Amino acid sequence: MTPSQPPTSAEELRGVGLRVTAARVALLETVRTGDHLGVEAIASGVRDRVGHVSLQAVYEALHALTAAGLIRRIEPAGSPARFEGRIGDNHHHVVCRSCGAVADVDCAVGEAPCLTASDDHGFSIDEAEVIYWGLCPACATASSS
Amino acid sequence: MTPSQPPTSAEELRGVGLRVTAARVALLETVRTGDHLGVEAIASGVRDRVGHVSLQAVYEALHALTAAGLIRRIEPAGSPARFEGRIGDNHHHVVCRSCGAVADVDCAVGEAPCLTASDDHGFSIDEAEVIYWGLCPACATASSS
DNA sequence: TTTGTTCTCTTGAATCATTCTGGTTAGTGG
DNA sequence: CCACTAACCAGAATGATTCAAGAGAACAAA
Repeated sequence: MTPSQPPTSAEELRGVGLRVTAARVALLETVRTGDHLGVEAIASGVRDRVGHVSLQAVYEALHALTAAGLIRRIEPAGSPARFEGRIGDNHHHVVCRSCGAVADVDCAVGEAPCLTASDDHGFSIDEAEVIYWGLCPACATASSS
Repeated sequence: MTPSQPPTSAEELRGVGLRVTAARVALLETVRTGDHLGVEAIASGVRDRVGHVSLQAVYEALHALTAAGLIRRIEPAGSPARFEGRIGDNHHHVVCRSCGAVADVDCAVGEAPCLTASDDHGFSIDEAEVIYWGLCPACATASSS
């Protein structure tokens, strides 16, 4: 064995206490390969890898992997949920008002919460989520014509 | 007349090109009096003031007033939409992970966008939305028992 | 390897927030 | 006061997500 290798998807799943199934391995790899995919796109990616998987299984696996911290769920206002594999660096997102495209924005601080509220109203805050709203290059060009 | 008085709700509606109806006046006042109310709560508040109003009329009026900039819509991940009457100061929100309670957090800058993305990916950004996630005092007490 | 427990997947239906449709009512400018 | 059109109504439809219950599969212990 090669102990210095990065863990396989299967090992990561086992590491967080989840059973290793073909569907979950495929889902984890689909999310990591893809770019802020929605549930349908993830289901389709999983099916490309392992054949038939029900949409409900995808939802359940997404919940499980999100709860385990292997993937992250983002949900810009007005959009269905999207998932990403980049975790642990507390980065943020830019979202296009027109087409919903999402891109990553590095966080200067790198760990949550990266901002401090001026008045926390007694809340114990553990994360500051930032969404930059605007127009992606394509939509900006289209709308200024 | 008293020109220095602040405009009435009716005048504000007319000012943005909307017809003045009892329902819309009541809705505007309900949203401003309330604290990040949801659609059902707003409908209920409007009905307390003017009798029967259909839920569809409430949705339509909320859209109209939001588009006109008289109220603001916020939609934390996993929650139905909420509306607030405080506008024009680009403030942010703290949201309780457990019960969904929302409180306002002043923005140090005061005008959008108050943050600058480290890499905007070519997007033309006009707003930086910040949501602080944590536990409200009540839920923090309940969970640490 | 066999077995048993429990987690995962399946099909199917249900729920919730929101939007759409088509027709009626009522502000508003002329 | 009239006409025009925004605003309203009831009802149905949509889309994302969740719930339910039974069948199947992973894993640990024997």
